[in-house]
Amino acid sequence: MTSADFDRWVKTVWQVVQGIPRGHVLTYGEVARLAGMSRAARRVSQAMRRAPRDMKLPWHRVVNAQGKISFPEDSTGYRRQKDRLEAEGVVFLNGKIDLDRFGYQGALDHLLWGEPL
DNA sequence: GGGCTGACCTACT
DNA sequence: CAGTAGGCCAGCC
Repeated sequence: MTSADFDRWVKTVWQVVQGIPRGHVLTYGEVARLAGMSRAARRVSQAMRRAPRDMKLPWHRVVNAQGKISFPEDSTGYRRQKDRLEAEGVVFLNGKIDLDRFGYQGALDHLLWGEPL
């Protein structure tokens, strides 16, 4: 993968993140896969750091595979991300988001199965 | 080029 | 459920 390829991939990542609906989340690994690089979870964070401010990328809708925020709990980044998610209706239980409920795919499954809360 | 660092992940104890 | 081990790979000395 050349750096030009990577730059292109970064833009794809931005598009994927832009496409996450309000009140739902994707994991870094899922974003990487949807953008076309299944093993590039760690690179997703780099891509988001590069995003221009005026782009208003909903970066807070990306969490790790455990449904947790990947910032230290005492950091301002952690609080900012959690506040924004909760403002969208995402619920934290013991610091964890239930991905079956709020994950993009999980949300679709819920609609199809009509599972109760 | 070599070594280290991550807003990570999976598999396995 | 918690913890560990190994893999991953762009960026920055």
